[in-house]
Amino acid sequence: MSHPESNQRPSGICYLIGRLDHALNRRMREVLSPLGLTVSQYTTLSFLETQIQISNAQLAERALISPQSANEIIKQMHSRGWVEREPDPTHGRIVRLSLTDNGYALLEQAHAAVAALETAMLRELGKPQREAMHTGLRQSLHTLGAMLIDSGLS
Amino acid sequence: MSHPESNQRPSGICYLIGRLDHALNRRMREVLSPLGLTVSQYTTLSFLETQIQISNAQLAERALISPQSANEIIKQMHSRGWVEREPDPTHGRIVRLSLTDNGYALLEQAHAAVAALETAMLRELGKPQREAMHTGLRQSLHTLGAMLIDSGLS
DNA sequence: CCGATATCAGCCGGACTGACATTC
DNA sequence: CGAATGTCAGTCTGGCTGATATCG
Repeated sequence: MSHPESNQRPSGICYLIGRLDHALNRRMREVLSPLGLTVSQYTTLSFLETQIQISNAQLAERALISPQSANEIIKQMHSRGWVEREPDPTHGRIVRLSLTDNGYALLEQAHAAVAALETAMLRELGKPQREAMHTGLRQSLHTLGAMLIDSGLS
Repeated sequence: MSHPESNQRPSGICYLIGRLDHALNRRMREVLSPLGLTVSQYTTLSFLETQIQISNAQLAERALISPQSANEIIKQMHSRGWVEREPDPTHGRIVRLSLTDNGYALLEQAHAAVAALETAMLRELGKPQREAMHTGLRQSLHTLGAMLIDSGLS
């Protein structure tokens, strides 16, 4: 065993990400539920904020979920008046998604709540450390996304 | 808006962790399922590897899940012969958990598979960046764990 | 009686696959 | 026809709460 760590044992980053996400999800549920939001709804709203006029199929593909799952979440949020669904003018089947004014307002509140949680979570870390973490997370997500496509997402 | 970021918007770390965990879970399912392991089983086995002779109640508390959920996973893995359940000699109710030889062997294989995945995921990052990320994740998890206790885990 | 433990039972959110109609 | 899209239906995993029995 000349280098057992690189050959046998994970250094623990995968494990840590899973555990941190688990703990973080609990806290996010706590701060989002007073707003009537679930974590997956918040995630989807955040997605719609940046990807404007997206279709359900595109949403599903980019969020790495099935179209049916995406549709389920969109249905909920449409019935609550947070998401607007407009038929594409050039294609009768496609439905373009966007946030309503209520949706934007709610998302602003949610961002504030999550920002407070994030500040508390990162309280012990200095600015360079936060930036290093941010970079590492983004890069890992990017690499993993490319791997998923390689392995036949179709 | 003198400092909109710190007051309104999350910097995106919470969001990134959620998205990365989602993508990572998919890949872990892919590499663990050939071994007959689910992600939650792998997580629990990893836990039992370090916390020796733990009880189900202790496992649940430290893994931040309910005793019933922990018991469910342990039942599965006991029936597969990966986990041993021995009554505590000094207390008739408590059941001490440990890995069987088969459990250890399986976990070694799983560690190897996850280590390969981790290496691929971190391929673009230099060693100092990986270490910074590791440190940041551990520190965040620690801070968040303390917050959960504060907010009344009881 | 009470606190901690284990465990049976039922539940639910959020993902999945399959089937199908519609549009171009 | 065939590819892409949306959507109804059924299902499963993995967590949850409630209720109950047992031990000390």
